Amino acid sequence: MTNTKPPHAARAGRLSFAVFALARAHRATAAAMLRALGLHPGQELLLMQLFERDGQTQSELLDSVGLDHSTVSKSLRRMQEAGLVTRRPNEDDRRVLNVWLTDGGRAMREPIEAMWATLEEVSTRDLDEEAIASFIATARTIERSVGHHGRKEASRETRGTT
Amino acid sequence: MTNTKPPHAARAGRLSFAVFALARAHRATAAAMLRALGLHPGQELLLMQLFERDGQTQSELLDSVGLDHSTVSKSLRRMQEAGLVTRRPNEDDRRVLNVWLTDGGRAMREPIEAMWATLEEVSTRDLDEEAIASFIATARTIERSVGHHGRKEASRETRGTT
DNA sequence: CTAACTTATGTTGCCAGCCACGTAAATCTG
DNA sequence: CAGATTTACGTGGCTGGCAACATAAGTTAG
Repeated sequence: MTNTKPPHAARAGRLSFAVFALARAHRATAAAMLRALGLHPGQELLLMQLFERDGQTQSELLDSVGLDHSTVSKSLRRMQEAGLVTRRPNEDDRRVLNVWLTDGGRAMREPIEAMWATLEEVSTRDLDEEAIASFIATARTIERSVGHHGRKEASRETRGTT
Repeated sequence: MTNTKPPHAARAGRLSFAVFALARAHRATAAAMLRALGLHPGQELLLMQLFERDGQTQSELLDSVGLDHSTVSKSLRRMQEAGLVTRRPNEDDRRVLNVWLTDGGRAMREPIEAMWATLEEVSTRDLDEEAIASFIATARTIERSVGHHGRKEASRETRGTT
């Protein structure tokens, strides 16, 4: 039941604490669902990016997913070993690796989408449409506020401009 | 913000995707702030619990924090090696370990509280009080919905349609 | 009092994630 | 064209985190 109670120091950080607690609970549920599919958390995001557009480079993938390149690199290696994807060096630019889905990877599309649907249904079980929209909007605002906080990067977003 | 764009499969899971993205951004910012204090993510939560009440057992701590016991065990060992806490077996029940703050651990109180204040200020920079309260309330609702979903503990209600 | 749980912790193994360092290849400069 | 810089990845090292196995110490059942 995870009796997570905010400590005194967190009372001045109610929102941050709520974000932590929510993230942990949500992540745990997603992880449990993914395990039933034989996937590890994060892998489904990479696969979904490839469902969207197959053959992306690792750089494009990590830009979409927002993770460190080393994380993506290692994760893709394991996914390759698991027979979900293959990686082939690009012919024009021999630094880049294009990532392609295998049949096994493509076969995960339905299960993953079903899993997301279930996760969303569970998450929004006690919310109405207005609460959902409001929550998402606020979440994006926080994400932006926090992201613009003087960080080393601000690198990859310069090309997005939302 | 990182250029994270929701893939097709996530459009049916807008809220879940928003939770992921927010968690990642928020966590990254917190991690950067903690690094400046020489702490690793999660350690500050354990310390705050001890600020609240020193000498708690590991079981009490992991119940408060909601993590796996092995995670807490390893984390506390590292914190002990870092001179933040000490652990002594309880005399009444020799299975349990009571965790006590060292002077070094107590000295982290001010920096940690200042860090939380800064994190909260950055996070809520573009929100008014009403938006904050609404967001936190919804976050707790989602957490509860997701937590009650068939997990190992509690919840024998099994999926009712889900 | 012995045997069968239950509880509190430790340990190992595996994956996610980040940082720091290293390397090959493409591009920019003088 | 040669050297500096940037880009795209890989690897090693460390921590957080969970699952699974192991163990010692209380607690309960017969």
